[in-house]
Amino acid sequence: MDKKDLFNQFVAFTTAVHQVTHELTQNVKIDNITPVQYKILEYIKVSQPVTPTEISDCQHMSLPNTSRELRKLQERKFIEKISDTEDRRKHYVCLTKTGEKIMEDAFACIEERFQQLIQYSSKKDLEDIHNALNILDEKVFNTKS
Amino acid sequence: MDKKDLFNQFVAFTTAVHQVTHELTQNVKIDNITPVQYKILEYIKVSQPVTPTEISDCQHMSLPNTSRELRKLQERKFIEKISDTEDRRKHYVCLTKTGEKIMEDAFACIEERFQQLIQYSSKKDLEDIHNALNILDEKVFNTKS
DNA sequence: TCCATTACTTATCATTTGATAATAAAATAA
DNA sequence: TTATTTTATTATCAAATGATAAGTAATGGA
Repeated sequence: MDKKDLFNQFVAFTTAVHQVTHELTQNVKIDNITPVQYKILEYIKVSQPVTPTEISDCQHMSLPNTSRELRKLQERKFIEKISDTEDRRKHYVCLTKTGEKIMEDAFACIEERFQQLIQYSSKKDLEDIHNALNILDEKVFNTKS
Repeated sequence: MDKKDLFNQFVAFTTAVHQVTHELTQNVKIDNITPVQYKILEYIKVSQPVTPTEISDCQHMSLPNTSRELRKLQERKFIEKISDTEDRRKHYVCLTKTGEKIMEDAFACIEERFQQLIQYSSKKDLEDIHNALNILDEKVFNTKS
């Protein structure tokens, strides 16, 4: 296994992943929500409660810009902020009922397309996919260094 | 293998892929180039020659906006356009010597970080990664429907 | 107590990106 | 030939995003 070849394969693979991700998410259409705002909601959905600082770090955006987008999302009642009782500088961000609803719809929409993608896969195929995901996750993509 | 579980695993996996992709590319710093322009150059690099229409389709941007960014890249002598001798409406976009140079540097930088990522992988690990990439590519990400 | 640090916010400005209308030139179909 | 379609461009405007300065409030250490 030549490491150079593996790199080329890796590049082609990540390109394909980005392509498929785009296809799966492209028909998720939340009214008047920007891509950055959607990304933030998605992150909150899977990681809540989170602080603005955590969002800022994970989404690679400055804290002031994060704060601005969170304010917009809060104004639209998609999220709410609760201050920490221990450290009152900290705020915990959560989805509201409305926010949960739209994100569940969004995920349902994505899952539907995903299920289409694997609709003709055999039981063995699904096992193979599962194992392959595990291997890559463990050996390449989740090496918390 | 529950398909719902597989979806959840898939979501976590694609998130990790995006995260790692970001880490690998973040220190590629080409002077005064915007993210969109970099994406275009990357696409040209691996697919040249390409037409503006193809770039427009693959990068999910309108033809006018594609044209604008290509003009900027051409002004900076990173790309050049050659019109088709058969169909003179068509233009083929290629990297110039300068363009090739900066993209080779960019890829070298990414590859260096990738090699760090797998530096402690055994021969068997590399084989496993290679096989896993193949399986996912074949069974999930390259189902040209 | 005083000072430095942390978490977050507000405000502002520049740049990037997206959307759309209008145009031109070449190819193709009627 | 004329009309239609395709490919690409230019121009313009709006919106999204990024960068930075300044400020507030709470915390924690000296």
